[in-house]
Amino acid sequence: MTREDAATIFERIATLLELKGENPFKTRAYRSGAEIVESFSGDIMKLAAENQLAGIKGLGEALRDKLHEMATTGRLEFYEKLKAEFPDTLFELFDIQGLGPKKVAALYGQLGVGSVADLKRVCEDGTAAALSGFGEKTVKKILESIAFHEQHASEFRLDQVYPLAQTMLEALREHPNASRVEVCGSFRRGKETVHDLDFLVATKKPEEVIAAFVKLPEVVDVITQGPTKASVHIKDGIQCDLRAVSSAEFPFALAYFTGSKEHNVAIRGRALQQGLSLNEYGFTITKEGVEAPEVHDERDLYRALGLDFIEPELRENTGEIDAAEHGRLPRLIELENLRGTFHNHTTASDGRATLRQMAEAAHDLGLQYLGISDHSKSSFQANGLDEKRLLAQIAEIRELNAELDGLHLFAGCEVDILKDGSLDFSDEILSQLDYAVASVHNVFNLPEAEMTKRIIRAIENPHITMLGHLTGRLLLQRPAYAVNIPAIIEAAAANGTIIELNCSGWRLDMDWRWWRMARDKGVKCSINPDAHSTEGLQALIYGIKVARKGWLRREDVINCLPLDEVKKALGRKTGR
DNA sequence: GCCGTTTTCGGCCCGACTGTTTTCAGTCG
Repeated sequence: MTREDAATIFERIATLLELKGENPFKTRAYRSGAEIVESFSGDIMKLAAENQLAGIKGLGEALRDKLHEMATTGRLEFYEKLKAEFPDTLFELFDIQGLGPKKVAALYGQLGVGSVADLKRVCEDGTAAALSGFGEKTVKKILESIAFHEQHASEFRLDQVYPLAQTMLEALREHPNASRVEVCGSFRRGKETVHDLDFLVATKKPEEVIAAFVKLPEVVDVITQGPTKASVHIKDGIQCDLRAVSSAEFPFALAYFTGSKEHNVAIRGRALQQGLSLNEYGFTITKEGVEAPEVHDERDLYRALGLDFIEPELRENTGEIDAAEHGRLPRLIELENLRGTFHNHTTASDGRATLRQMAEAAHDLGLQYLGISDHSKSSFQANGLDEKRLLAQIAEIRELNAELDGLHLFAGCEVDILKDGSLDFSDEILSQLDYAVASVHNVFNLPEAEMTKRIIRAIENPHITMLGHLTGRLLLQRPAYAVNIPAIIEAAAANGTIIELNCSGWRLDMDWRWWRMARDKGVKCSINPDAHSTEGLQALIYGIKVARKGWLRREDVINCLPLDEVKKALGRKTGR
């Protein structure tokens, strides 16, 4: 059993105990136990198996014993019994906005609702509205949330599939009969969510590669397996397809299956004008006197159509073909261009790693600087810092900087934008920081005009260096709040306020569809992982994908600047 | 269930908002 499995079990125990109305502090103990297990530095399952867990704060005797049982037997009797009292599908209900343990308990206990399908039925036939504590509005909200989930059924966040895709890609590339392998589709285009993973392989022996593919350790079940194509499910029900083609077909198939559909349609139209018909296998001549171009890779394919190479992230038919024709494609940012990053949390608020651990992790990643920005006091749930604790942290950062070699820490904060657009800290406090990120963390349901005004007020504050996660969306979970994005971009441009590209896999906010506009207005971007642990820094990969998709170049992103220049950039607005 | 003792229980996470109530429970950040 892996630590992730054990953490999930603790988390689920907490949920089930909550449902049963157990002491809330007991459920909290399980929930915090899950966090500890997940973020422990060291092989916690090995220590658990050897009964070596004593002394870890938050893991008392009961949780240690349960971890020992899981580590040695691979299961937990206590959990199995608890779980058997409820249907497996009950956990789905907690994904619905507005449903917590009490409401789920009422639905299950009084109406036998054990799944989202049941929930939909009792909301539609009026029985749910009759329950005490439920009414017309609650039912309406639940149905809206169900519709949102249905709309995104079988979609997955980029960060959910990315590590799996990389592992499977590497495994396929090692196959002796696979000469070229890529993941195509929306994954390759860097979309924030994907439906499935489309692998493509160039091979002379397709059946052998396909046989190896369906036997990869990630594969849970095989849907179809033929001579040139196979489909499988991996964990969480993610579907993966593999198509095998010849080396000659590979560039055509790669372009075809990368899409987007709109991009392909435009490209095929362009080919036709030149007397060439294009499909996933190659060019066919449709006009006399035209010669078939020689194509070994995608670059050749675009060249044959009189175009510069179009990076996969740009293939959305939003102007990239015209730009490629006129040599006006941007040189896109790359991961290697990043020198540092801002917006990261520590144990001072709701992070799981200490200041020093975060600094060391950033240094290990090859970064030259790291911005710390813990929550402010209004984010009570996140253990937000008050003025006193913030000032203490600033001092701690200054001290640590004197000691650190090769990494510079910037003292910042993620200050809450309050309902009226005022900030959680005074200007006097904010002026003592190296930078400040301003974010909305509550009152999401303001009308668009009011929300826009609220955020613009924060943007106009001279001490606010950058704006955090602009729309508050949680991908596949919670829609963005109402906000006028062009107006925000205008205000950011007018005030010299940076906009964050929050690269947490849950957010990827501001969305890629707006970055080109922001860039053209002169707004700078900061690619920020919003890391709550040392591993959280890895999210920078997703930020780079989205930045590229937003047509951003290294010169548009402040954290590509070397240390002395980024210091100037942070101080530009205030003269810090 | 954990912690820290004034060693064997009592305290542990606040505040806004919503929708349901008719004074507040439940959810969320």
